[in-house]
Amino acid sequence: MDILVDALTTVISGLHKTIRRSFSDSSSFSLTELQTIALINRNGKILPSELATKTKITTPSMSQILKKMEMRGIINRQSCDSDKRKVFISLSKAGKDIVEQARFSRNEALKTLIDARLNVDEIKILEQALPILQKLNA
Amino acid sequence: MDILVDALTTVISGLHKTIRRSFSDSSSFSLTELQTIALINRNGKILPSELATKTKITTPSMSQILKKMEMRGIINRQSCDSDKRKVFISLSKAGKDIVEQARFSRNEALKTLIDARLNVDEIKILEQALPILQKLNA
DNA sequence: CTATTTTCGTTAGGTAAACTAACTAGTTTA
DNA sequence: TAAACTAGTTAGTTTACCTAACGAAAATAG
Repeated sequence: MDILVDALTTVISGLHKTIRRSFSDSSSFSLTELQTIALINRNGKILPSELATKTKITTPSMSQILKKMEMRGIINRQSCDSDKRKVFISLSKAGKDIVEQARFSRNEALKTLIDARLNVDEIKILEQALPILQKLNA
Repeated sequence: MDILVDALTTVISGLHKTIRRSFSDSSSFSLTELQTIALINRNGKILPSELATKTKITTPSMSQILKKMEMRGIINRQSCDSDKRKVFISLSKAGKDIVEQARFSRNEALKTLIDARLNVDEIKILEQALPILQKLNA
């Protein structure tokens, strides 16, 4: 069990470095930023605090990300009528374009690694393990 | 396949944040630093360049980490006789103490998560997936 | 054998992605 | 209706890396 935890930690740390590097090389968005865009897209509209929780960063950090995205014209803000403190975030046209484009360009690094190093059976095991990892990450 | 890659990316990113946070709260060493200590411990003596490769950072970054560790009295340097450019890194007494102590304190966060959220079967699947993830991370 | 290139490690300086502390404004509770 | 809480933001800081440039040692080429 300790061995599992240690090895999992190493693997997560290493893969994270690989993925982060390939993102900053190719995409002008960080991993968290692309996840934010994906979450907004999936939800239609969503609050900054929810985005922060789901991406596991603080609200001030999310605030910065949204500020940058607003300046780039990727998102729209719409303040809530029933509670004026709340701000609904949604994607602009430009933001939706990024989602479409990201569908192809996103995460080539990991995809290439999987293609190059894993066989069909191994990918199957990975698919089985995925919901378990998601449970840990929830 | 794209879904697998995307979901895996999200999971790795999220778990990485969780793990990193719990490390910086409890340990005064970063994840990479603790991995470095573990690698030195496992190898007895090892070169900075090897440590950089295995932790997936650049040699200058590793140089900084080793400098900090030397100042803290955690490692010893011993220059190689047959090749004077090389420097063997090994753990001092204080470094070995950290390894012992880390064996218990290390990564409580992930261990707790696994205990709380996964059953025996799920842990088994995770154990099967581990060598595959290691293959990706190699 | 000398001159060039390569390798190992380091230093200096810079940057991205996060953080904390402190604030404003709106909402709920006592 | 005053106090406490919540949502979001701003300002400033920290962390964990990076690149560029370098010195010293070793390997290779002419």
